[in-house]
Amino acid sequence: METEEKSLNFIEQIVEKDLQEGKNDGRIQTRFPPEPNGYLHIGHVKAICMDFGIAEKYNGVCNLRFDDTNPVKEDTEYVDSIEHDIRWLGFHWGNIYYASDYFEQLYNLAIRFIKEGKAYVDEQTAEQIAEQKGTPTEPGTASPYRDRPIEENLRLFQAMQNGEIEDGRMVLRAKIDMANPNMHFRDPIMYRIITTHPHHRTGRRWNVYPMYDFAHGQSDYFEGVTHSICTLEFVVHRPLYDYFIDQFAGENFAGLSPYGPEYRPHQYEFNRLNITYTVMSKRKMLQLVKEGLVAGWDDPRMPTVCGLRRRGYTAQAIRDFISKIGYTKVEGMIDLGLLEHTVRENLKETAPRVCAIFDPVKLVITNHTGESETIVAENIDGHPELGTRQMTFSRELYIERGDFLEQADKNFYRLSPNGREVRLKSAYIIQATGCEKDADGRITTVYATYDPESKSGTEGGNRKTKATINWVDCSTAIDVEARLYDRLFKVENPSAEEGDFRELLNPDSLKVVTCKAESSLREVMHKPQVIDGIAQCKHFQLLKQGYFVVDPDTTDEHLVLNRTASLKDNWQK
RNA sequence: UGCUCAAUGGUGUAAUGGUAGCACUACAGAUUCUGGUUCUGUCUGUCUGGGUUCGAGUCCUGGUUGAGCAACCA
Repeated sequence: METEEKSLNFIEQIVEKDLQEGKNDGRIQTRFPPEPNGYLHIGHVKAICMDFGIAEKYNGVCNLRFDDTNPVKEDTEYVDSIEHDIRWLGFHWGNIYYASDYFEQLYNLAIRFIKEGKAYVDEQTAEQIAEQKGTPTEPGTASPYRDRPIEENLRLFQAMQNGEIEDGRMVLRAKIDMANPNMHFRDPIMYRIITTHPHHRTGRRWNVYPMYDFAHGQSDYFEGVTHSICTLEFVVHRPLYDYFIDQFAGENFAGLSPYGPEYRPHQYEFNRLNITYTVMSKRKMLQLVKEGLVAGWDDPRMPTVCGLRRRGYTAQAIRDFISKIGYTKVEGMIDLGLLEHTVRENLKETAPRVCAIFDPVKLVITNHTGESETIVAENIDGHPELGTRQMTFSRELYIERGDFLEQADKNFYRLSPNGREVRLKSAYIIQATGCEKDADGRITTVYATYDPESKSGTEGGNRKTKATINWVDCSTAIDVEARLYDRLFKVENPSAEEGDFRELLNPDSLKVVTCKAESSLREVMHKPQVIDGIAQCKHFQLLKQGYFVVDPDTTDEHLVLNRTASLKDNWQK
């Protein structure tokens, strides 16, 4: 297979240049560093595809590292789901690391900073510290504790770790520059005291925890990361990332990494993913879940990996989508339509076609004997290698109410008592002869005659009809619950809107209907196949309706399908 | 009124000083046992002023617009 010619994104260009220049001995190492405080969403997938993709493409390694420096928010529940989602997406990490693996090294490093006069213990309140920070346009002012003697800093920091100091009473701050135009250089906090929550891995071992800025770059360095790739909001952190590493890397303290004095990790930033009609903020997602506005993290309307999976998105479709949108430094907004297009493109190759009637009306074939017949239909037309299924054909069928019009105009070429021939999918050609209505004028039964010589696949069935309609046999049809999903929000960019984002939710984002489906669907009403610990989703196309996936709520008696995406509809009424 | 980053059709993304291309969307037509798919075609773009150059989307410079930055979050 020829691979499609694709230009390199700007990160790949940097990597190739580094490789050519022999940086880091030609070693490529990345990491995916989630905080285990929530479920992965499609924005994370963009980062995952970058981090794992670079390593794969350039014979490097990508490690999974949990950035677990804040026990208040983190939990093993999230660790497990993150690992599962990454495997489901089809990526493989080298090692699993935790920032908490480095708490000892980080603590010693902090002590080194104190001894070198580069850090001090501040006893002010959070409010005081914030106030002294200044604003982007005004320089900050120094803390009264900034010039505390080294010995005192040392003693207090140890007291913090020993549990002798109350939470919030003291922090360890880097002594850098209170007037720096980059706010992150105004004596950033390195350590804070957290005793209220045990850490999900280290338990009560630590009473002080490093902040992101004092943990992330160092962790990269300890592991030997060469390209530390993250999103654009960390651009302003990069000088601090470099500053902290500068303090100990190189000749003097090379022992902290397994690599030589030349080794340096570098941070690069790309644009994060935004998609129309959704939110990508973990905070907002958590709120939707907590307040029951969606059914959970895996609600099929959520942009989480588990939500998309339950919605019927395949890992391949999600990865294709990410590959289509690319990586730049421009913050934009991706059309939700592109995601839907990608999943249709993916599913159309493999999803077996099945008939289901959503708004059924009875069709009686008046010249049919009533003796039922088994029809064999291909799962995907023109692809016999993808299997066949059996349908029952008989005198009484359900068809879609919208497929019959008593008085049709010239644009309507489905069933109408106007002499026009219409094909029943995979079966016979029929002509409508009339209909029956109830007192309200609502059609209750459509009558038609069929041509017994016109069966699909036979010579008599070769003649053209303008329309083909779907049907299921009344006596063997099964009831199926179909959950029809639509965009979660009714506005394109909920985050740009003033006020409460919850008021922007689309009230029609979920409709539940019962439809009549052909009996072959009964086969999927059992537990899904599990491969490598990952349950396999079963995808279908309900003809003319869209792509659907079997929902885990399905039982032996009750089949539930989620609509992944509708089919495109170019027929405007 | 600080620092940082960015600006190419409606959207996303290429072009790395040499013909502005691709995908999605939209619209037309052809094909079709899904009004789906497929195929073909059409519309629409380099934020702006100046400069360098034989030649600028690309380099320099001024402006404009947008985004990020003032958590004991990551």
